[in-house]
Amino acid sequence: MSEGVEWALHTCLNLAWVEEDRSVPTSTLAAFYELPPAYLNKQLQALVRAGILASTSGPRGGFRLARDPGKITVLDVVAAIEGPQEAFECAEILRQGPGGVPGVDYRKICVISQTMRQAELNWRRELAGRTLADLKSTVEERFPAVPGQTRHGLTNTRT
Amino acid sequence: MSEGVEWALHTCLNLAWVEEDRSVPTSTLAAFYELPPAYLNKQLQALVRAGILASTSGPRGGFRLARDPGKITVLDVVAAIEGPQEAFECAEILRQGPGGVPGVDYRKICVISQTMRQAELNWRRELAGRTLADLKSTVEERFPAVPGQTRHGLTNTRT
DNA sequence: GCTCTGGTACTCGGATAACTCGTGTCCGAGTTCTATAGG
DNA sequence: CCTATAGAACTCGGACACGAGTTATCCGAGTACCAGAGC
Repeated sequence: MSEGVEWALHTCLNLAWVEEDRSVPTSTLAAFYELPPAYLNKQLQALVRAGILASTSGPRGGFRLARDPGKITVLDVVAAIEGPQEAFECAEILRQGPGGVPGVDYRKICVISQTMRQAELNWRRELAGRTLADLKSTVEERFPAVPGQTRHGLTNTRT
Repeated sequence: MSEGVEWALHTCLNLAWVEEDRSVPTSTLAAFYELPPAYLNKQLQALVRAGILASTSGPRGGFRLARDPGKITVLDVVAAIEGPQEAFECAEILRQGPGGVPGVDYRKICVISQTMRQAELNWRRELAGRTLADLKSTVEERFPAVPGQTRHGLTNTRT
């Protein structure tokens, strides 16, 4: 899995702590974790295309969450970076086998495909059940200092 | 995820239907699904290194299951091909952040890492709960003709 | 007829290329702010 | 003093290189079988 997923998740969570109308530029977001700014920008573009973030050009521009943190799931962010296709892509090799029939959808018949699909479905279901708001409240409970530090680090117009 | 996983799973399941002492060469296994023989051989080597398959050189040689199908889980096969590392590899970018402390293991502290790890753990747990014997019996129940076809296709010394 | 031996054919195993995709970077399009000149 | 305007600075967005991992292939090492010669 791409490491951009980790960057995207942390960045979205950080954005959940700044004022809703305020945008944060890529340079600031990247400096927060010492990430390569241009590449992080590329990842954030994908989040914009997925409708998770909204972007603004020009001075005072940057990125902000496109909707309420409670309406953004972890799966949304992962799918935006990794793409919609599932990890185990069944190539239906059974079709080439002895009992292969052209008209059959082996993704639904094949027991192996079913097993892998079911496991991945549960994985997605778990990630779809966790929203940014959940992560936010959990962190605030365990590390009360983090929200203030984050907001300060992202809104301070820096050197 | 590598498509070699699909090949390995189908091949292992097929090997579960041939007599236990009989070995099947790569050429026969590859011809069964019209796969590239040399590349399939490479994947099977990984299964041998993982202790899932056993190999024999020379005439009448080939591959066979190294242990009982009930003792081989789907996760074993997946891990043998994909490697032991997990999909979401936490790079601990929090360490580079404002509140970063060198001695802390952020893989255990970070809420995002915990979430991703938990989801993936469930995924592994599900795959670890399915053995080749389970798949075998399910297929035999739904498609009674498959075992005979498979055994015949793999044990027939052909052109 | 039995046994030993050399050869042959067959199979795995690792070393070797081609290619796709993830990683990283750069410059242009668009927007806002500001300073200045004019009324 | 107020306003319009031209310039400049800042930011996103997509286009352009680089490298690692996957995909694919080939040839050598090792082994079992077989044929033939000797006893």
